[in-house]
Amino acid sequence: MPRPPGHGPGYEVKRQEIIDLAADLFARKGYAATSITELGDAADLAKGALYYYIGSKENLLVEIQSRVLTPLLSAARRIQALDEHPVLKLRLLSETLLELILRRTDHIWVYEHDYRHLTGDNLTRLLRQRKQFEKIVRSLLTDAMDCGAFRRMDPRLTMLQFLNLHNHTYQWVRPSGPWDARFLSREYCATLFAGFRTADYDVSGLEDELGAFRERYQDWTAMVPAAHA
Amino acid sequence: MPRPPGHGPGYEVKRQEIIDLAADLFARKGYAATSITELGDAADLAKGALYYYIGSKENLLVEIQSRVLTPLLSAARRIQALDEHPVLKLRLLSETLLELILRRTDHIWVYEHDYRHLTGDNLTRLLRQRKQFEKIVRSLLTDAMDCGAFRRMDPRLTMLQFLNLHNHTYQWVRPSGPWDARFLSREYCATLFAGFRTADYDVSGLEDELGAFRERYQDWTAMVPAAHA
Amino acid sequence: MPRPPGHGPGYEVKRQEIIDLAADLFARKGYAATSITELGDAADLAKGALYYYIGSKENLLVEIQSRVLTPLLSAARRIQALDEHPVLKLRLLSETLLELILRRTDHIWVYEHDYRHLTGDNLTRLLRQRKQFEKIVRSLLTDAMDCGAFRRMDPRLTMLQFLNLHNHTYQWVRPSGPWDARFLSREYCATLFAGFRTADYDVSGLEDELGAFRERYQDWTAMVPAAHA
Amino acid sequence: MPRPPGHGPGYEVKRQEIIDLAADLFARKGYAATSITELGDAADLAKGALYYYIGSKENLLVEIQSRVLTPLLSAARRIQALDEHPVLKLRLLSETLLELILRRTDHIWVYEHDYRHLTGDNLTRLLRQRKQFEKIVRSLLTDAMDCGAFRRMDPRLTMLQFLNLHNHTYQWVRPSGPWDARFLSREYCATLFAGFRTADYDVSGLEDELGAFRERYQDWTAMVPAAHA
DNA sequence: AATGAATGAGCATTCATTCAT
DNA sequence: GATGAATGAATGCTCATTCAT
Repeated sequence: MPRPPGHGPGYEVKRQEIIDLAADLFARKGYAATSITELGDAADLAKGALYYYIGSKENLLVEIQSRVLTPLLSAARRIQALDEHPVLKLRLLSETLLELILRRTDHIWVYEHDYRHLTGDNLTRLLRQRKQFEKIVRSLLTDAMDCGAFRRMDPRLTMLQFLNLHNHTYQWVRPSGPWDARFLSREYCATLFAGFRTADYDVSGLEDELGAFRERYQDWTAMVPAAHA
Repeated sequence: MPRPPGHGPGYEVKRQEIIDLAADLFARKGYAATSITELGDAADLAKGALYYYIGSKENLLVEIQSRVLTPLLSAARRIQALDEHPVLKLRLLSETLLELILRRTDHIWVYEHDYRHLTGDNLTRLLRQRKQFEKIVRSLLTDAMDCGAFRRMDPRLTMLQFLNLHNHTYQWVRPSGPWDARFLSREYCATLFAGFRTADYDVSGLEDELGAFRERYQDWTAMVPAAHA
Repeated sequence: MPRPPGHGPGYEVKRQEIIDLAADLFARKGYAATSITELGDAADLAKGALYYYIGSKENLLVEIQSRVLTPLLSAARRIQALDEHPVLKLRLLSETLLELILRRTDHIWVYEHDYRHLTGDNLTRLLRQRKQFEKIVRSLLTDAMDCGAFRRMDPRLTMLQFLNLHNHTYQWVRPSGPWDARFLSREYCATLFAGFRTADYDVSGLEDELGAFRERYQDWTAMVPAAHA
Repeated sequence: MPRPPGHGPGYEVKRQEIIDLAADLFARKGYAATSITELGDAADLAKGALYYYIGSKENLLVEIQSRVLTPLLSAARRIQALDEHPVLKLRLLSETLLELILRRTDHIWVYEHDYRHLTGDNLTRLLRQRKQFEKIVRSLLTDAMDCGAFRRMDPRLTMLQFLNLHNHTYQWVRPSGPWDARFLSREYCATLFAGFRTADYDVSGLEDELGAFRERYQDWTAMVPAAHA
């Protein structure tokens, strides 16, 4: 979404590269402690040229947040719209979320830490989108309660447990580590769903159902890759 | 641990008050984005006087980290040393951890976000202490596996699940909110232990055992209150 | 009017000296084209120390405008309150205005040129005060019409002629030049009042009346010298 | 006076349009506070293209000053060369000057405020031309004194009064306001000439003489319209 | 004729810290 | 114990200008 009019063909490409660099720096040093000069050094670009691409420092933060929330929200909506069992949908959402966390750990780091440096409308919009995502998670969990799979629990606390377990992963995960998104999702969901389920609901078939689902919808991915990624 | 020598009786008291203010500011705005001037305003102290108490900005960060890790580590060690069932000990640790998170949410916020601004020995020491805490959690979990209560799982991943679920709580919890540490601990442990347990192990008696434990050791608390708190 | 609390005894003195320097620089180069670095050089003060005194660049502009308008408005009000003939009052106001223009030519230069760089409330307040001054001039002129000394003319245009002739003086006047405020006022008023008077009103006695007034109120000055001047 | 060689037919037209835009911007925001980027936005031209037309920012200032001084000087010379009564010539010059001020208020604003940002020869040339104009005004005034119409007064101060009254008009005048150049000139000259005249000289016939002059030289205008206007 | 991209110096302002008093 | 005053480097950002295409 380029702002100033009249940019050449390479503009957007370079712009995205700069945002990549910014995400890496912000993740490692924190948004407030990263200077535009450092970013210029990393991009090998004088400050003037840098600003030609970025507009402002906060703008970079907006873009990074957007790179997290846009695919996350659209994936959540696609999953919610599926005609599948709620618990399977939660399993799909879990894996999608972990994919994002593993693939874009630096972005998640910024997303979790530095959203408070957004101001005005940028902050308002972000908080609204976060709430929307949480609402979808909560509705999937209440669906699972309504169909008898999960116990009656406080929907908000159940959602928070789900998100606590997933979101905090960014703090220690390494993409080069031993565990991938599929594995972590299976483990996390095994834990959560064992705790959430009713005595009547048998969770042991879930992974098979997931396999069958993948069979049916080959190459299904919840997350639509962003243009630049 | 006051550094400069030769201080009067009120020195340490005022020093701790300043750290309180710093924790609040750092939690709300981030360490890097909080200026010493702001802290001076909050403390109603000129900058010269402020430095008389704090030594340096990083020093404040060290103190805040220490206020989290010192009671946490000592509590974890006291729990580990108890002659009780490993699962009960995990339940006690969970509640202790959540007590700290709820009572000192601002400190936890700084602890989770800004430890990366520590430098040199301060950082090394912090990371060492964090590892020690994680090691204790891991050993309690392997104890629970060894005694047949929990399934054989990767000890590190099990610990990370335990900590993910607990630690991320600082992001949304409000001390004035509807849930206290005891309630959250019961819920979290219900979820985790249902997922971790073997088919043979019955988790339903845990809360009663906890009650009995508290009966035996009246007024037992894992966490030794810090001098200033 | 010092803003931040807790300043030493020399603070205000130095502050006023810096505003003096700023007025000189702004007058010679223009507000927008004068950099804070230049001011720091002139004041022999590092930028940090400079800001300790000035708060912001715009603040300097506010102070300079205030140094013009505060004495001007109070002088105009004191003159308006006199129980004298309106034409004599105009003659007194003329001389007072020219005294200010001659004594503080640099301030007037900034006042005339750079008020547009004020923003928000600062601008609003300035424009309000300017209007108040103009209103006093206009009322003195209509008083002179009402008592038959001046022809019936458009009050606003008459005021604008009065102010055009006086205010533009800053553009060419030199304090070291051949003419002082008293002389210029006599000349300007001779021109204006000859043009404004009715056939019946004889303007030739005015300077004698002024002498008599000065005899009566010895050491009378319309302008109360500012504390720092 | 286009500088770079080899330009197409539309070059000069567009160049003049850009100077128009610049005059408007400089008048409203001040020369130093107006950026070339803003001008580019206003002209809907990228910066490269802009520089193709303008050469440099200072060049624009030169052109604007020239647009004021060139017609003003030539008008003053044409008036001076007329075989008419000096007071009538002053009346003609007054109206011409006010016509320029009213028609090109933005240019006058820049002319009065920002000439000091000219450097080197540009500044020298401007000051020389200003002096030339002032000399013509002064000589018309001494002519009026020599023929007995005006009292003997300091020629320079008389000229400065004449110019003060006229020039300061730019500060408040609106082309859409109630007064046109002819009216303002009549009022200003009524004021000035009543103050300047000898007891023997009757100023009341001046406007009739002006009418007769206009009758004789139909469509006479002192100001030759600039090519682009 | 016109553009998009780049530069490097400069801008106003804030920073953590020091220190004589 | 505490202050007011000072520093100098760094902050995010804008500037007039250039130039290959």
